[in-house]
Amino acid sequence: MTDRAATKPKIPQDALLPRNTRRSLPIALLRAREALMSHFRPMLAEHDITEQQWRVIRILAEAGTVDASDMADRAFILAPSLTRIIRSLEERGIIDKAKDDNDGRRVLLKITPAGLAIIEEVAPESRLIYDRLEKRFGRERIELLLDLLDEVAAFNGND
Amino acid sequence: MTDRAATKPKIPQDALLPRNTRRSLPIALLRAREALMSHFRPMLAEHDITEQQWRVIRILAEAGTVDASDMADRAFILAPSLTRIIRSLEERGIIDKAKDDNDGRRVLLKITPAGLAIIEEVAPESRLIYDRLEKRFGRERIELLLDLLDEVAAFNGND
DNA sequence: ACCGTATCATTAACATGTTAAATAAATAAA
DNA sequence: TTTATTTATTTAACATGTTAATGATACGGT
Repeated sequence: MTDRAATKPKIPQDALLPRNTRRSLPIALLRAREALMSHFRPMLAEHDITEQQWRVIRILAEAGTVDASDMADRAFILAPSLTRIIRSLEERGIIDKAKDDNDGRRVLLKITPAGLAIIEEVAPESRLIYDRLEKRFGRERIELLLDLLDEVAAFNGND
Repeated sequence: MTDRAATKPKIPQDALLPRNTRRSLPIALLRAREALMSHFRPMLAEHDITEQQWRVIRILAEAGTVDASDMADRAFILAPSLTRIIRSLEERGIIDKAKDDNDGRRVLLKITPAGLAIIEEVAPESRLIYDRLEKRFGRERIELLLDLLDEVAAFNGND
């Protein structure tokens, strides 16, 4: 791009190096994700909600009462992060937290009316962005991408 | 999966909600990425290298001297994160840092022999994992996936 | 009932993500 | 040349990612 391009590769472009960064799957996944989230984040920021917090309250709106482990699975958030997110959302009155009577270890989560209000404000705009994406790529290509991603997600390395 | 499934959805499954979490593109991208990185992280951890640090030294091995802005673009790391990573890698003698004589604002990065040593130890194992992935999915499907991801990365939401 | 073990949630410690603001150097404009 | 504006990097502040350790509860076998 610019004339300050890199100089003097330290290693010949041979088999020793990992594949070129430009076609690196992990980085490509990052870039694609960021391209999407850059559209959603500003909209969530207006409600002082992070992307992860949005995932949590959205799942609660979808599913009703969910315990923390279940939430961690669905929202793909690690337990320590979820602990902090739950604390923050509860302090702000966006979700309710209660101990499971049948299993004292579990924490049950539920969205509050205030949380629902956020959902109702954000969801239409969110849907608009997805619709634009779908119109641009076509439903089938998105489904194809989702299928490929699911396959990669199932990759466990044991040939 | 379990019998502690969620109960009492708070919102009817209608048009108000965003699309179901199970087919959410951002989360699918996260899951796929994590499935890959879970194989690489332990291997990097043995050298006390994070995934992002690996990206930095790998790019330096590929390209020689690179300035910080260029690195941020290539490794897809935000400037503030890169500042911390550079500091850490330099303190550990894995990279060298120097001011650009032609532009006092720029920071030039270069890998050290110690850094190259890490590359040489990690690269073969890294390549092995990629080869397994390629054997599992086939080169064409991976290329297809990369192409789709590039397209999503180019999505700007306008029109 | 007791013990050992497994599971769930939290805490701790450190690295990175994210946005905004500050600093410093280069560049354009007056 | 002096000023104003851009550009590159850093700092700050807070949220999350990541791994390991801890505390608490549940559960199995004895």
